[in-house]
Amino acid sequence: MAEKQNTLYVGALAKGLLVLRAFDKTATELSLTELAARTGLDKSATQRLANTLFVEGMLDKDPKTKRFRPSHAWLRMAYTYFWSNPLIQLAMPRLIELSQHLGATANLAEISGDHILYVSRIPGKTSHFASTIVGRRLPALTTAAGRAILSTWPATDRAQAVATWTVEQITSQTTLDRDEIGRAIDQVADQGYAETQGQAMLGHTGVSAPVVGPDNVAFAAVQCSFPSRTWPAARIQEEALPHILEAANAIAPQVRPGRYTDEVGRLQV
Amino acid sequence: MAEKQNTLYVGALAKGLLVLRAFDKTATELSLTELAARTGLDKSATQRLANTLFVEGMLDKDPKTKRFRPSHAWLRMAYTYFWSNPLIQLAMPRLIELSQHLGATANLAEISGDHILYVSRIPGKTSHFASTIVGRRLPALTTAAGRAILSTWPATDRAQAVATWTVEQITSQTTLDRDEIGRAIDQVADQGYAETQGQAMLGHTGVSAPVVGPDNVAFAAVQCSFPSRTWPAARIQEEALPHILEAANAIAPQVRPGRYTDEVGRLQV
DNA sequence: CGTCTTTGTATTATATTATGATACTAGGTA
DNA sequence: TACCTAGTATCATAATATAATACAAAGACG
Repeated sequence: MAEKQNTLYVGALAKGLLVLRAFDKTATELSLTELAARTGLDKSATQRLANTLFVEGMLDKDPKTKRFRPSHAWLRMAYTYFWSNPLIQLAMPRLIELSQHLGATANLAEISGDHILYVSRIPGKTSHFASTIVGRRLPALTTAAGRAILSTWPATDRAQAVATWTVEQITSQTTLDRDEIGRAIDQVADQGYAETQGQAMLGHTGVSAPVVGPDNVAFAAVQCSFPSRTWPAARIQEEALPHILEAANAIAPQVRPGRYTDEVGRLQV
Repeated sequence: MAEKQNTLYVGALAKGLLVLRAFDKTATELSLTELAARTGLDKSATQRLANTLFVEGMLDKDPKTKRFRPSHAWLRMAYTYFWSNPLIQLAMPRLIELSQHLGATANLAEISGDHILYVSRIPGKTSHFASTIVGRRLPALTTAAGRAILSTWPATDRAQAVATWTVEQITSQTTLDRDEIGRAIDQVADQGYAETQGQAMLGHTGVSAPVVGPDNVAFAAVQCSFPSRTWPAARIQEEALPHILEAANAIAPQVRPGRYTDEVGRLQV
């Protein structure tokens, strides 16, 4: 951030974003001093930036504790994002159908750097909070959706992803072995869908099919998550898989070329 | 914005936010010149700010058309917001239950200035895109949820809201008459729930119950929307209402005091 | 097919504006 | 009550945003 000495780069704005990004899942309410510590900015700068964000409605401030927290504006941005992404609109009815039919969470995931991002989630009967909220990011290599997407990429891109992209222990069963991941993706390419066991959530099977563009390359995937206890492999195979594949295939032909085929790789949030 | 000559106010940051806010539902992809026109900033400023937002990952830029659009970071902010709002976590299982049971969209709405904001939405069988996405804002006075919330407020606050808050023609059936709205809210206070016909969506009945805090004042409401054709008043009364009231009442006792009871009235997005 | 217009990109001297050290104030704790 | 911590306010200084302008590239048009 500080390195960008470009005159086309407004440092004050970047620092403001730094303050916004100081908040995360585990730090949802921050005092001025905490904010300063997390951003690395001094007290004065933090004070000025946080105050500006407060005045502009990007942060709420508890009148008693003086602590800051994300404001409704953060949700408002998601609203605009949803309208900006045509794929979500295309996918929504299919996801609702899927969720209703299977009783499981139906997700649309997009590739975002070397992670996947849930951009749309329809909860099923047993879903709980964490699996209903959009915006979650997971390393692509350790998720069914990520592997489904990667399986459609040219061999060289795929190889590079497998060799260099983030792997991270999410659960005790998360596979970190890149060779094994590579073989798994090869298999996905053959069979047309990805299936993972407890990679992102213990006791759950993830099933995902890529949503391919006109060039047969995917940047998104339909994904469902099933409790392994009530959904043994055979049942998934018979009852769920056809519908997931159908949903992904139903969306695919409507994907315009160009819009997703050139994602900008850049600093990740 | 420009008026704030305070030294605790960072103009460059505020202008950056102005650029972000230039995007909305109907303008999801903007060129540099459009951005300049919408923000009122000159070409140079817009260039610098947009470029900074791009470098920091807040905006994507189409390499061909050079047009900017919201990035995945916009969704990421929603993710953090969800974790920051304990009410959403409390409400989620109830909303899922409601939605599954009734087959209708189940929403949690919060008051946000003189609007309500959908902070959580679980789609039902027939839901379509627009009613599945969070972050939508509607004038509180013209929605069942807004009226349900207002009905719990002290008489003076209520009267002032009815007299001064925004009313806006959303559908052809939207009521703009403040006296009529006032009477409707009085009725809501008596019966404990709000019911509206086609106020926000033609052919749909909205039903909402307030989620009250320890002081019996509400800042949020559970709301469901029913197609009037298949859900005549009597059916809603018998089959839906009890569950909606139950859901709202189930959430209420868990609402901590203080957290919602002092919303900061400030510039709205 | 070449000209014209529009839109995006890059540069620079200038003065506006962010900076951060410091002093002040209030709330909580011992 | 005295002390400490954390938030708030002020101000001289220098850093940095500014906006005018020039350049480049891409479409539009005859």
